[in-house]
Amino acid sequence: MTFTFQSEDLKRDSSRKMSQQHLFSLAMEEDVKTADTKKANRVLDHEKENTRSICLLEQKRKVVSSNIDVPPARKSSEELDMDKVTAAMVLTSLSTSPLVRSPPVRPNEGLSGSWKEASCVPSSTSSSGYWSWSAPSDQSNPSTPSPPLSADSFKPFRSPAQPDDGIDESEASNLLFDEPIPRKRKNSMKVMFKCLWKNCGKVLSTAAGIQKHIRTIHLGRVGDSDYSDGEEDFYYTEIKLNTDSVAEGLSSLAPVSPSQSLASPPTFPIPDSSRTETPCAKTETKLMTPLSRSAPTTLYLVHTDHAYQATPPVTIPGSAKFTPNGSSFSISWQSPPVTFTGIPVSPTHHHPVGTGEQRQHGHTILSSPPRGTVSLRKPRGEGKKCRKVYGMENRDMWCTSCRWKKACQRFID
DNA sequence: CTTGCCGGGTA
DNA sequence: TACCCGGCAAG
Repeated sequence: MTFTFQSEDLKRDSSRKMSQQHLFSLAMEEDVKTADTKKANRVLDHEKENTRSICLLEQKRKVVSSNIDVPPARKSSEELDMDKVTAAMVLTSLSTSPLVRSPPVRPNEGLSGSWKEASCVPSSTSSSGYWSWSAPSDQSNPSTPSPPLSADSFKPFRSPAQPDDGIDESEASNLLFDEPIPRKRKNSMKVMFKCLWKNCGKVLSTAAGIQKHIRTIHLGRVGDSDYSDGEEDFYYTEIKLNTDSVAEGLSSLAPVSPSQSLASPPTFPIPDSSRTETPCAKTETKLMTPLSRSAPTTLYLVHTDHAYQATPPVTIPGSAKFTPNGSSFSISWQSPPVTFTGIPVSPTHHHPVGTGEQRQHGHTILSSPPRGTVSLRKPRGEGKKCRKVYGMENRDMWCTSCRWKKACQRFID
C-alpha cells in the first residue's frame, strides 16, 4: 500500500526520481511473492526448452499455475473471469509463438490483478498496475519508468525481447494460474466494457450495462438509472477483444495489445487527473476508438512485463532481432542487458544495482593501471637474442649480458 | 616448456 | 665490477 501511494504521488509530481526507490521496493515485494513460483517455473522452463514443443509448454504452465497458489481468494468471481479472459488471450497468443508468451502473461497480471486488487482506491489505478509489473524487473532498470509516455513506448518493445526468461514465465504462470478460457474471447472482434472501479473488474458486453453497473454499484445511484451525468464513463473502459489481431500479434509481439487494452486505460488515466474527479478516473472514454487506445496500452503493458528486464531502452531493436531468430531469441535478450548497462539508465538518477556494478567495474579497471607498482620489467624483446641465436652450445659466443642472464646487448630491441 | 632478463649473491 | 644463477613472466 505504501508503495502505491508513493509511486502515485511521485508520478503526479511528474518527478521520475521516485522510480528508483519505488522500483526497488516493488522488486523486493515481487520477489517475495513469486519466489516459490519462480523456482517452480524455472524448473519447468528447463524442461520446456528441451522439448520445445509449444503444446507441452502450455500444459506445463497450466500445471504450474495450478500448483501455485495464486491468491484466488482476493479476487472476486468477476475478477477471475476477467483474468481468465485475459489469460486466455495470452495463451492464445503464446501458443502461436513461444517467444512472445512470457510477455503477454505479465501484462494481464498487471492489469487484472494488480490494479484490481490494487490498492488503488481512488488514487491511481495506473500506479498499481505499474508497480505490479515493474516489480518483477529486478534487473531492470529504473530508467524505463521515468517518462510516462516514453516509457510506454519502450516497454512494448522490450517485452518481446524477453522470450525465454524463466522469470517471466514464472510470473506468467501466476497469471495464468487458472486455465485460461479462450473460448469466450475467441471471437475475432468483440467489444467489452470493463469496470475500472477499484476491486471491481466487472466486464459487460454493453456500454449501457457497464454504466448502469457503475451507477448502481459504485456510485450508489440506485433508483435513477436514467440519470447519467457521464461520470460513469470515468469508471469503465472499453475493451476490444480481437482474436485475429492477437494471433497476428503473436508473431509480431502485437498479441499483448489486446489484453493490454484493458490494462492500459487505468494506467493512462492517472495522469489525467483533470478529467476525473475520482482518483481512479477512467482513462479514455469509450468514445475514443479502441484502436487508438489499444496501441498505447499495448505498449504500456508490454513495457510493464519487461520493465524489470531492464534493457528497455533498446526496445524495438531488440524485439525485431529476436523475432527473426525464433529459437535464438533468448540470446537476443541477454544481449540487451549488456546494452542496457552500457546505456545510461537515462534521466533517472537511480543507479540500478546491475548498472552500478558494471560501471564500477569499469572504474576499477581504469584505476588498475595506476597499480604501476608491478615491476617495470620491460616487455620482453621480440627479437632473438644470443641464447637463441647461438644456442646453449655456443654460449661463449653470446654477448656478456646474455651470458650473465642480463638484457641482451647485442640484439637490442 | 622455452626465452628473456630482473634481482641478488659471490668472488 | 665481473660473473653467475634463482626464479618469474611472457610466449
